[in-house]
Amino acid sequence: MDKILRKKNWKQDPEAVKANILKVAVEQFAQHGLAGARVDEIARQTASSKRMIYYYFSDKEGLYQAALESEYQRVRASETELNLEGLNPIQAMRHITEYTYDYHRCNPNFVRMIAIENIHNAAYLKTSEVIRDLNSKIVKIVEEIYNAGIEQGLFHDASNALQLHWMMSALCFYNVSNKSTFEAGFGAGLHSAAGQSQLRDQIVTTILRTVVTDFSIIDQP
Amino acid sequence: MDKILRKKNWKQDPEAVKANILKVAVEQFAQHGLAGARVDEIARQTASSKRMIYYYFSDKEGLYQAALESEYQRVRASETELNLEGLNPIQAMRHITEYTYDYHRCNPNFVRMIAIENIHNAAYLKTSEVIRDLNSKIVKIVEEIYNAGIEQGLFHDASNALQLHWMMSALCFYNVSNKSTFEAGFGAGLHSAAGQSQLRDQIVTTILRTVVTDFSIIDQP
DNA sequence: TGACAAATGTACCGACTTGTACATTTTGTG
DNA sequence: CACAAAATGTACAAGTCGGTACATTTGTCA
Repeated sequence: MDKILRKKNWKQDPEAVKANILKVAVEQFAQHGLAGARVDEIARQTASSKRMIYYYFSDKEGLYQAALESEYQRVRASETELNLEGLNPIQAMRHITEYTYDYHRCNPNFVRMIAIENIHNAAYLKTSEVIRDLNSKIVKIVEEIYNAGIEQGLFHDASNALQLHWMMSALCFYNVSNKSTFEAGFGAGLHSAAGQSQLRDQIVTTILRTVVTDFSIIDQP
Repeated sequence: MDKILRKKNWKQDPEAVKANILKVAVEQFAQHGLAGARVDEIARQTASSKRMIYYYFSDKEGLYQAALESEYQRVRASETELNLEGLNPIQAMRHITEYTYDYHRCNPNFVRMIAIENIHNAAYLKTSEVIRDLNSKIVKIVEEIYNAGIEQGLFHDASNALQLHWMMSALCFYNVSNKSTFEAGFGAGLHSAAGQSQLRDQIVTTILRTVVTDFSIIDQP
């Protein structure tokens, strides 16, 4: 309706059009994959038209790549919420783990886009430059926490920041990415509210146990 | 060529034909997903024809479902290799973790099929009965090891078999499923031979640390 | 205000893809 | 050996989907 009214005397707003297209595209690609998503359907859900998709994004692959990158931008944007001021290394490690868990859980489309991108062997991520520094930034945060913990004698140095980040990602990612098949195989218990709250604690504990020297400290908030 | 020679005076061998189709189908679906895979291409790589695909599997979705189930059958088949005789609970837990790690790593198509199935919200797995008892079987093995460990005072009872299995799967699955994007973001270090061997140990250690009462025991083979 | 560029609407095409109709061969069985 | 059922070969049809040609409108700036 909004669309129809605008057919005559419409205002130009390229940025809004692009943003609108991307939002719909992310949803559709996340839901159906690159091959499964339909350009016509994306266009239909858009406030503009298929014509504009090709105008701004060249082709389906261009749109997919842009959608993928836009999801990464969202991570970067929300990253400012992560406030580690005044936390000791153990508290900080707990906090960043919980943050990672929550972000994955609250952004299933981000998880799905990455899962889909892995099916394509990261072909589109490889050619993207936005990703690298975002990732290195996250690892750097973990690294600072980890090093501080070692200096203070709270952590031992048997691990490293990349491995820690890997493990956080693995647990938090899998929790969302494989929810459906896991439920199909083992019931919904682990993904109920109670199960998830327990799992969240379990993940934090797992990470802390990997680094900490004194295990008795872990159970404190 | 083989195919052409067989056009006259061919022998019927339904089971071999089905098996051959499924093998190709798994490869193609794992590589390109349900929507991305092409029936014509699957037929081409087959020793038989597109006609036979529809003859035995009704339609593309039927073929996909059959391919998915056939990959689960492979897990069941290879499961007999898992020999836990004469191992104490700690050794057994280590062994089943290593087995899980190795199986995922050596069967990327299995991992990919599950990742793809998750994109479809496990729609095809839900209607499949073969899966349930296979899964419950694996959890049962973990449960037996875990209970034995508790009885012998080696494990504490703060966790449970399903959570343990979940964590094993999460780490072993993610290692394979997200290899591409992780490499794209962080370099190939973790997936080099050295990195993987270290990661394998790390995963075993992580699992053991979640169950064991005496951490000093972990480092023994 | 006029002219050019940017942005958008509309209709359509050609290629690709799933699925089928029809014919033919093989195999098991009385 | 006849005959029906199972298995396979061949060609093609109907629909879908990505992409484009062409026309039109809006914005900008000299």
